[in-house]
Amino acid sequence: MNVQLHNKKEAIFESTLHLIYEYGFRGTPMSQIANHANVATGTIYHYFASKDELILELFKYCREQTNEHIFSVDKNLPYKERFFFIWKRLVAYYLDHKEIFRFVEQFYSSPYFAIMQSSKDPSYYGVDKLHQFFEEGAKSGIIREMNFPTIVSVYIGPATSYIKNISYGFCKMTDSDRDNIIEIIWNGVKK
Amino acid sequence: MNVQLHNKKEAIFESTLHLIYEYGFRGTPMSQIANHANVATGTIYHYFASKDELILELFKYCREQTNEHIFSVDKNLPYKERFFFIWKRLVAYYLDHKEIFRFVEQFYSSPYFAIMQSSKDPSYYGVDKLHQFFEEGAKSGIIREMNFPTIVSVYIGPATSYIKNISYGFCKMTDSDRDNIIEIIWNGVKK
Amino acid sequence: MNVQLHNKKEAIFESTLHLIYEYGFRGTPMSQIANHANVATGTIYHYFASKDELILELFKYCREQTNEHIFSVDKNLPYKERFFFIWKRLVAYYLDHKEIFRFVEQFYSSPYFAIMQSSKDPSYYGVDKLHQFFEEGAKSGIIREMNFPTIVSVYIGPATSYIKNISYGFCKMTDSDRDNIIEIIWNGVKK
Amino acid sequence: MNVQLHNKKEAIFESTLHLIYEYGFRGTPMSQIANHANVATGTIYHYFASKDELILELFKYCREQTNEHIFSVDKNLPYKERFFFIWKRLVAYYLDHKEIFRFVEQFYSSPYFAIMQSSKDPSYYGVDKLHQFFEEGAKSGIIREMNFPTIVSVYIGPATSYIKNISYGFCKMTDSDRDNIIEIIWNGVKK
DNA sequence: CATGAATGAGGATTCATTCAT
DNA sequence: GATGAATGAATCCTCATTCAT
Repeated sequence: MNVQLHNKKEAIFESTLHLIYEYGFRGTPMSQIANHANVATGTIYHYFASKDELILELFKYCREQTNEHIFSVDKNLPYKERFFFIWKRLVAYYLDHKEIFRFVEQFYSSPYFAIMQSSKDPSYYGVDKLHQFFEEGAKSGIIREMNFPTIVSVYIGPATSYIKNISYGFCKMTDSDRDNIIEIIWNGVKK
Repeated sequence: MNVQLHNKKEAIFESTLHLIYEYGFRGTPMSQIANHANVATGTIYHYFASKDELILELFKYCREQTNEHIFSVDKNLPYKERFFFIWKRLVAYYLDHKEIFRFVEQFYSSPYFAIMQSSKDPSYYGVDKLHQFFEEGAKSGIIREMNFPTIVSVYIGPATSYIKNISYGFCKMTDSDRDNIIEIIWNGVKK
Repeated sequence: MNVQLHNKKEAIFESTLHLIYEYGFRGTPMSQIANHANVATGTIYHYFASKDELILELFKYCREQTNEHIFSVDKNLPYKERFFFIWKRLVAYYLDHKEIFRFVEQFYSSPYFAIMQSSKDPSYYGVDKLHQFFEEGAKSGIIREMNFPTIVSVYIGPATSYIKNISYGFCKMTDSDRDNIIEIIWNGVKK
Repeated sequence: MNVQLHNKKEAIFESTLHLIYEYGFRGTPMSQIANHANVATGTIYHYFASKDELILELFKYCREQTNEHIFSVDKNLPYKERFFFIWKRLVAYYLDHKEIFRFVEQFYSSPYFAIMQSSKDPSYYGVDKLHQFFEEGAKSGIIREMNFPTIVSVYIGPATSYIKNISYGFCKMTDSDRDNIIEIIWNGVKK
């Protein structure tokens, strides 16, 4: 019974993700979400108080899914290799899950993000993980000393930018481009 | 009278920008745009055929405004200095015009972007300029040889990422952080 | 088990009464009634075929409760005393059971009343009692000869009007006001 | 143009009145109100912010209409005649405007009344008029000294009760019944 | 050119009711 | 009997767009 429940919520999540990918926030009414998830409109409201809450919870769901995947890295590897590994993993994950990427991007640049911030739910698991990871590198003298927003901008910024370039059709993903970018980043931040 | 016209169009643009900054795409009806611009609803439809067209034209307007500002650089300066100058200019411009930055971000991650792409209007003035600029650097052997999406990701990605960090309140803008980031980028791409 | 049944039905009645008092007909969904009565939504439908039936039966329940209380009067008392006694009893009862008063008022001024009338359920115990009571007074020459609607309007009208004044917060109940009103009525109808 | 406006608002009022009379608060959706008033749904929202506001304004409208009619009495008539005249006028008005009567009754016994009270709009023109009228009678020694809620209950209570009896079909209106009631009231309160 | 009242299709949400467990 | 998840028709309300003035 619990499985059933879980399934329905997830069906709604996947449906929302799919439709927002295709039609954007504005273009995905609850009725369509319900249709595509094979549930009745009212059923959505059994699981989520409102469309806003659905979106907010979906965002958390996406972040969890993403983080779970990204940080599964062998901690015994040398720092540099992990630096490359995590980054490639992120790129690969978003390219494999374009719906999640697009949704998260839309979320960040929408007023929803402000709503979420004001609701003080500091489940920034991924952020903490990244924080530790960069501190480790700085302390061991492998990468420069930088504050968090700086290194995040340099590490994540090119990744999302690259993915957008691909998903907008400006270029195809190639291993050599991808490898180039992370190498450039590494060159920039290594000591 | 032409001035009048121009003024009204711009008033509508500014109003739209302001409201979208505050309430997002979903939260800014035409009626509000009209109110805030001190014109009647119907008036908007003299200047724009539809809301979509308004948004699309506003996007072009923003890009023009931005590009005009960014690329006003003395071509006699050494390449490295221009590399730094343009980037800082971009960051400064978006921080001074948060409404434009937010709008453009929202636009890119919305279905509007697809509409624009399909309308084959290759007024990529800014993109062309950037293209030339990077080619110049590569040909003179100052920076690595990279294809356009690669270098764009590395050059622009951290900038937008940094601005987002600031505009979301994760950090304050400081000259040293900003300078750090562009230096890291330079280290990464220089030969 | 019969007690159990009775209890559950009554819990639903009381819950309905309470919620309608607070939020009105429009504002009390079945789900809330169920919540507040500590039963499942479906359970209500074991006892009542529909919301309409619940309301209709609740009305009967209220009328029974009320009449039972009002007419418990010593028949050996002089007529005038009974005339005063019953009236005061009515006022006291409604002031002690504001939820019932409010519900009955809402019921009368809603289309439910028409439904009830068309369902030809002449369980007008209270009405019959009143009828007899007034006929007795008229036949013994103590009060004027009046047809039933007339005397009912004069006897009941001021009572409900007074209770409304109190329940709307226009005045506090005082013994002297109450006694005044029934005395005025008596002056009006006595021979 | 002002007339047009006024007409449309009034058309909505009349439509609402009619439908609520027939189907009650619960049974009259905005769409029906629009249909019956020959306007689009959206038009209603041009004049009223919400259904609640429509109901609230309609109540004021009804009260104004009613008061305007009731108190048009020759002030030179003897007090007793005015006492009878106003009361009969009230009864006649409500019998001629059953829709208003029913609506007002529903309004009073619904949560709307509480909303209105909390909005502190003391436009109790009618109440003031009544107040003065009763004070005049008491001061001239024609009727007993009673506080306002008392005399209101005795004067208005039987009227609404009688009208309800008629409108529920319990009796037909007859001049003799009507005259009887106001005479009984007069007997009760005269000195 | 400018206005803003009017439109009505479309979207979020509610809630009486059902039914499998 | 009792449960409460699921349903989907019905409702309130929004908003892009039109058009008479």
